[in-house]
Amino acid sequence: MLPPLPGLDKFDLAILDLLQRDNTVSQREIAKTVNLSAPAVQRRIQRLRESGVIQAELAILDANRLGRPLLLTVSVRVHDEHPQRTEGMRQRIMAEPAVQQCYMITGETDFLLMISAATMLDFEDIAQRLFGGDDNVQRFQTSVALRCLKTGSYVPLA
Amino acid sequence: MLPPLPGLDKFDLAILDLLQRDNTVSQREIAKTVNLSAPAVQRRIQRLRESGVIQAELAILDANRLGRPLLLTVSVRVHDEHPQRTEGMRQRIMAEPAVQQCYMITGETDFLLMISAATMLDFEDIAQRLFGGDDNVQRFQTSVALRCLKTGSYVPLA
DNA sequence: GATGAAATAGCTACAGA
DNA sequence: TCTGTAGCTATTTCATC
Repeated sequence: MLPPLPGLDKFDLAILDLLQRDNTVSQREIAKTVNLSAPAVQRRIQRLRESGVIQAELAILDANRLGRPLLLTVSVRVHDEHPQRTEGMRQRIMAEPAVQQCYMITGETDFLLMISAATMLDFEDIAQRLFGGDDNVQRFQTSVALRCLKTGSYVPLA
Repeated sequence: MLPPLPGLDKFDLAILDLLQRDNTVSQREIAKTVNLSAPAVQRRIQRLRESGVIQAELAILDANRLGRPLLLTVSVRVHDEHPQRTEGMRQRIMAEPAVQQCYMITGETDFLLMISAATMLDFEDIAQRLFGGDDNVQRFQTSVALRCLKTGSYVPLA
């Protein structure tokens, strides 16, 4: 049913599923859970890091508690979505720390961004920096995230 | 300029900024970087965990390498967005592992979802489970994420 | 918050399958 | 090539100041 996963066996998947939920668990505990020795787990984790299957290991913070209670979604429509014409905007997006996520998408709009902001004034500043002087931007529509029902980037591995 | 952050000083912010980039750095290294002793760092991290400022500590995986190369954005418009009428959908969304993110938003549509899928057939299955028999769903519009320029949930702390 | 001791985790070397 | 055992190193953790 699923495409084959080159080089990953059930042990790797079990380890990954644990780590993407909580990476503070010790290698010994992982070892007990997946029925391997601690060094075996350690070698597999190292391999998964080097091969890039594990992209990052980090802490998720509560923006509300850090003075950034606003989360906004911005849909951007450009005149010309060719790489050369969007290069500048892509670079500004990459360089802007308040942009948490950005996807190029199909459909009505070309870019979808999730932006963290302290206030609406703060947001207008950010939007101005990102899209202000760019004549390739046709329009952008902002929505406020009233509530976050789910967050993260969990990948189902079952 | 920024609202005050109750109970968080510059040391906490420095520690948090390190951890939200990479939580594999040792407390000793953090201590050296922020000019504290390792136990001081340890106590602060523990406090930040208990207070919920640190929401999670986990590994981010590459979905492409795990048989889930598709990421889709779904905008859902409901007839009635009152809690009682959306309760069922919210529960199905929470229970569906393929839904990575879900926000209730203002504007044209009411819900915005990011969904991870192995194939488009897989996605149709998921969408059917989420919205299939729900007569409160007016319409939902799916876009394919052609490219992910930025991911994560980094919170600017400067 | 710092210091130092005890407990724990992570890592390496080696032998066997 | 992979695993497991053993032992070492480094880190985390806790008590005390």
